[in-house]
Amino acid sequence: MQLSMRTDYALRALFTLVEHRGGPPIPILELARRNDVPKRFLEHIMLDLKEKGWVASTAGKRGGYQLAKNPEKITMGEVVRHFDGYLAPIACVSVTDYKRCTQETTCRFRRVLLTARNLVANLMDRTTLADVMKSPVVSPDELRKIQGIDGEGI
Amino acid sequence: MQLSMRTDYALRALFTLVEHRGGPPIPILELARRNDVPKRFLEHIMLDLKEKGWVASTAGKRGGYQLAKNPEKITMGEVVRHFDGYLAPIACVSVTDYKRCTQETTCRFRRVLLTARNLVANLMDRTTLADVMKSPVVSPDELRKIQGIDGEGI
DNA sequence: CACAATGCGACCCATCAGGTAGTATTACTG
DNA sequence: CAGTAATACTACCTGATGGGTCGCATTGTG
Repeated sequence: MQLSMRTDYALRALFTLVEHRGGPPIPILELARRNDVPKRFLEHIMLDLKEKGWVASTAGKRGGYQLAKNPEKITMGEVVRHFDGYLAPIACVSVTDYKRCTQETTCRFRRVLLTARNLVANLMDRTTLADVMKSPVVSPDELRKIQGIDGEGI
Repeated sequence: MQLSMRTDYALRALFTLVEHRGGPPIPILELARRNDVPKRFLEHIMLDLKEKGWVASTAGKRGGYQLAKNPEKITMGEVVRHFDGYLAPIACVSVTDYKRCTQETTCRFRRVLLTARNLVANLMDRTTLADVMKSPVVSPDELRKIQGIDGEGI
């Protein structure tokens, strides 16, 4: 489930729009600057988000982008799937974009990958943009703690 | 955590070796045929596995590959990390191969990605090749069931 | 009309996964 | 000791894809 830059950038922009919901349209240039995304590249991504109905654009002076859908109605899973295809670690255990594999009848590790897929999918499909918006930012040393835990015993 | 083909192939070969542990060496050709992997490509992968100390090779006639380490001492996490770098969906929440991101102080969705990383990492780091070997193969309609569940409510 | 924004197709470029080839080396076997 | 079946190793090829840029058309506002 490695996120592509596209997905990363899309999420950055989306959350900026979620944050400024109700306000005036935000131009791409602003979105790009704020989120450290190449403007030209972001154009394509925004277009994509628009087609999906997640954002709306207004052209011309004072134009820009706005969120077009209730952030409680957009899940992380949907966004990631739209850009990256699926959440599963391998296509043969994907539910939404399943692809058959020749080894299925004998493959041993397919089960653990399926489990991984389920863990991630359940999380991502339950989590809406609104949920994410409410959750606190990861603190600088939070990772260090995990590093410690992971090191021992697990 | 999209698995690369390399990792997939490596796992296929590894589990064949786990299965035939204690027996005579299995030549690459055999490993390739059995697991539907291009032989020439598998060579590279086996070499890599050997460097890692997971398998041992014997050259010459009647040669081939054997598992070189107790399958209870090799985790899925190790294997995947070796080939794909990290288990996290994004480098800024990777524990083993962390890379800084400019947006960390403000990024909203970093937390949910960290959660996903933890779910997957905990699973993969606890699961050894021996564990996987013991688990039953995924049945044909198991996925369909999940499809049903995922469709409703989640 | 000028200006400020998006829309959009075309294109570029580096990287990498996947795969191929050739030759050297090793070791068993008759 | 020759033959042969295997790995060892280095180098290379190729197509897809991801990331990113460009130019120009279009739309809307003051």
